[in-house]
Amino acid sequence: MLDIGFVRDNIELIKKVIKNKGEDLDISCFIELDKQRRKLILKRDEKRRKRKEISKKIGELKREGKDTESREKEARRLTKEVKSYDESLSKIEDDINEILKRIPNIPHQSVPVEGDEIVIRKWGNKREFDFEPLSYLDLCNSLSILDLKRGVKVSSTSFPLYKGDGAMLERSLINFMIDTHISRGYTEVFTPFLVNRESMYGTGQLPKLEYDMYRIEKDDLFLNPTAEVPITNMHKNESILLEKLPIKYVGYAASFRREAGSYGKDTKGLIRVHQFNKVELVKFTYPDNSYDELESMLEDVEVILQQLGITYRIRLLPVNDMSFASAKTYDVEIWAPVLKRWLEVSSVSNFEDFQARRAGIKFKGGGKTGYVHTLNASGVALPRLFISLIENYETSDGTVKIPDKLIKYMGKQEIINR
RNA sequence: GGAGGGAUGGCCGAGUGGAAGAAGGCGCACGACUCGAAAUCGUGUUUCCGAUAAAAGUCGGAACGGGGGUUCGAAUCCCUCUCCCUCCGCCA
Repeated sequence: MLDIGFVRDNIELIKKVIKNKGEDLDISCFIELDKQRRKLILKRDEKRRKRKEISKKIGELKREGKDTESREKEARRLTKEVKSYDESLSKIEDDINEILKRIPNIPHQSVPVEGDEIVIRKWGNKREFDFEPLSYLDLCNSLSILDLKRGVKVSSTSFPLYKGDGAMLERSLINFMIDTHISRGYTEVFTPFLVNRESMYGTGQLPKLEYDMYRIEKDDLFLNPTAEVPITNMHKNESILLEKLPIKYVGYAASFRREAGSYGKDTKGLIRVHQFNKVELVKFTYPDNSYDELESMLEDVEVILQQLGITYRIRLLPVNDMSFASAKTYDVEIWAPVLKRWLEVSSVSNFEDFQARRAGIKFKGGGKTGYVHTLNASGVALPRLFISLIENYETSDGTVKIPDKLIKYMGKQEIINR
């Protein structure tokens, strides 16, 4: 959410951002609503001031045993007036809030508007094969490390089931990534997977994306679409002491997405699934250095891929590709040499104070208070990493070599074979 | 699921209809004392909204878990929701 005063002073800029981010929102009535709101507050507060004065007097007179009837009558009238102002006011404030919570975040000035491909960095080489490689799905089938059919049987389509060395590889990757991030200064957290409505609102998934989430209707809880939600909301409605910043968390969570409306695209295999594992990084920072923290967070993600020897590139997303709450986002994409595709495994974003204002996450200290900046990144999402890893490490005899860094996590196993 | 108790400032904790943004303590900040520190003494120490101002600030309003009600007036009375604690039940 943006500050109401900022919206008041930057209405044209905001209209432009709404258009560039492709949101469907009309804010033309905001200025008038805001004017009315402030006018009403002024009037109401004046009535309240008068009533307060009279009430105080009544108290004094009563103690002296004097008659207060005429004053009580006056105060009754004022109370009625205050009430009627309050009613109009809360109506207007509801309207204003409906608008405010649907206004997307303002992009950072370094973010380009139009969709040219802006690759800011590449690492590694695209693997070339001197044999006919198998697709990751064929290879996983022949090695019996994925059992997607049985995943469908126990749940439904696009709920993957890993088996044997596949399950262990998944678990090894999670542990490897968490350990690596811990060694780089992150504190591990393991959060609930189900989150409440307020949390979903706090990080900005609601109200826009309600239909994309799994929801437990009976308890009005949502299955987290990303660990960003539970981790960022850990500090919901808190004031964090300045000297504790930055706070850096790493956490694993299974993530759930209905992917409504994306049927027909990547429906096969692991590229787009309803449940997937993800290791998430979240930072709470002092506003002045959040962009430095964004860069270092990007490096934290890169280190994972470098250690696994996975070729990647980094794109700076233009405004029209950015999410609702983000001010600046890098996408990290890894190369899948058999699919011959770049696969997104992480979005590294600075939300500035947009989420913090929604969730009430403040800092205080040194005589100052304000909203913290929140950042997050996947470090990284598992299914696509799994794909790329299988394809990058498959051998001509139909086995998969385990990357050096993972061997200790695989019980010293160096190869996956039949 | 049933019965009872509770939620007050950074923390502890008083306060059951009027002069209370809230006693007292702790903590913290500044000052005095000191060579310096501790101890002691003094002063200060919440946030939000609106108006005004270039700004510091000044003025007004609001806030005692959330929402609603009673009343001229609510931390205090009533209703409701959430959360925490104790006991019983159920279950891993």
